[in-house]
Amino acid sequence: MEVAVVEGPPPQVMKEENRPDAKPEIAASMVGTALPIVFESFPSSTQRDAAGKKREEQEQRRLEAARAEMGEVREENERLKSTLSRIVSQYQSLQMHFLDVVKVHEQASAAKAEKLPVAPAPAPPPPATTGTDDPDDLVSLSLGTRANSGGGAPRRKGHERSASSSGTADEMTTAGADDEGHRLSLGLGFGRGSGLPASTVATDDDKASHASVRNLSSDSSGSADYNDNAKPADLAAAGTARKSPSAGAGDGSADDEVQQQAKKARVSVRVKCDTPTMPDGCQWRKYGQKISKGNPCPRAYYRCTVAPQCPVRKQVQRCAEDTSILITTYEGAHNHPLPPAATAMASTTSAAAAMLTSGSTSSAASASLVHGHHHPLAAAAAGLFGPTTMVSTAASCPTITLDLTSPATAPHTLMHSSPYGFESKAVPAAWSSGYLAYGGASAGAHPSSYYAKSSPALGHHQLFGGNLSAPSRPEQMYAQSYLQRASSLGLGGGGGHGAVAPAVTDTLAKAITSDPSFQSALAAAITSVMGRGGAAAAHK
DNA sequence: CGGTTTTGACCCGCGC
DNA sequence: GCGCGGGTCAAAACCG
Repeated sequence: MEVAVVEGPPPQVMKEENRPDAKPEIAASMVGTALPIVFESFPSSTQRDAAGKKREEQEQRRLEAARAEMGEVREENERLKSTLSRIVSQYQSLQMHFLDVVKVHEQASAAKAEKLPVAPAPAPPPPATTGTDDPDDLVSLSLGTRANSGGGAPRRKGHERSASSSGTADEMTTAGADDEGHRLSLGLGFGRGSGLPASTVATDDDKASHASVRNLSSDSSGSADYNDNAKPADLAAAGTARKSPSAGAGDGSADDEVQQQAKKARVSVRVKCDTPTMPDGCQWRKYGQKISKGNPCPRAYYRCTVAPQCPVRKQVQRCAEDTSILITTYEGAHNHPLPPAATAMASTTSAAAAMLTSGSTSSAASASLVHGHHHPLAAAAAGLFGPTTMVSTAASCPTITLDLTSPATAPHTLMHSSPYGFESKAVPAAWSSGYLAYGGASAGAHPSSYYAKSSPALGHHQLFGGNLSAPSRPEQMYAQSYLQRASSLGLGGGGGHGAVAPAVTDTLAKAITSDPSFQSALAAAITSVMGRGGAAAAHK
């Protein structure tokens, strides 16, 4: 359906716009051409009379034909209008549905948050803990930029967090030498803080999806526990089921199972990035590092420090096969408002989560999996990631893999398997470049360094800064980016926004034309994200 | 001095 | 039951 929705409007609009103009032109041309002939080609009056009658008859016939044609055009216009209105209404209903779901979910989360804060650590996940029934969900998103370096160096010392003091600055954004490198501004928009729970996307579809989404968005058992307890020890005990099997065992194995499942929901982002970590607009504190098997590159563990008790954690590791690819895996849900830059990624993760949840565990999920899905974002996710993702049940975790690291010219190339053991395909680079803008989380510290770089292949990148000092800007840019793209797609009257490099437009066009679902999904995602952005802005 | 990073140790789940 | 590997802790070091 989405395909029809998105693909339909532009041509329909064109027709509607063109037809009215065409009609008068046709009629005028007929009349205009007919009259001269009448006077120029009839030498005698008698002949002229006879011929005149014929001409009149012919003219009458032509007029009738023209009228008939006009009638047909009108009918077609009406038909197109009705189609368009139907599409619009359908889309609006979907949007409303989505908003309702979001609202309900947020309310539930808020209510839960109010109850939980006081809960003691030892207590197993609260009865209402929604995240406990999450399956092992792993959504992987890959965002490509150009690979500047093959350096696998896990981190730089000290310098990289020089700008972290500037509020939302991410410690990973400011490596001195890396300032020259591209930066992706990604924000995990889970939870009420972001205004857009990834979970909400799919929560209404089915229980399975509900469960998986919940964990991603607002509360997993781990999240709840983390929220409840400020103490690290408690966090450790409550945050992960593994630590205190006995704690949850009181009520039975079911809870344990749920708990274990809950803690595994993740969103993984793969991106070509030469910085130690990917700037996503949040503040992170590193709390551990490990050399994982099968990958010489160490895996770093970060904890969100935007809020003292934020349960969100992320793992950062470079791909063993291509050290320029950074794999960032997010886990948990933010329990605080996110900076604008951090919300940027919300749509991506939401869509991915939606896709994951809607697609359950099918490995072929991709586009077909989500097509026809009820939820707009789910559909969006399907469309967006469909061609570029793989969902598999491998390792007991349904996984969605999206790879945006490939060049724009190769929209659908196969990807190697990731450290997580799931395969992925390449997504049109245009998407990565457009959906996720370049930007530095610590723009305040290094303003210039975050705005300059553009991919050779694409020529232009939108970016949204990550600093709190200019909250509105990233949002605006983000929205702008969408509008621009939308306009380039004929999806909206996006004129007047900054220039989008032709290369981007071309790439987008190619990507879209090559994959209709992509187009439809983009439209859905744009709308959802835009709405969300507004909501986020409202929060400010 | 406060916050962050580093890094070895510890805990736990899982497979054999 | 044991070993392996992943994830986390926490003290020390580091940095602005």
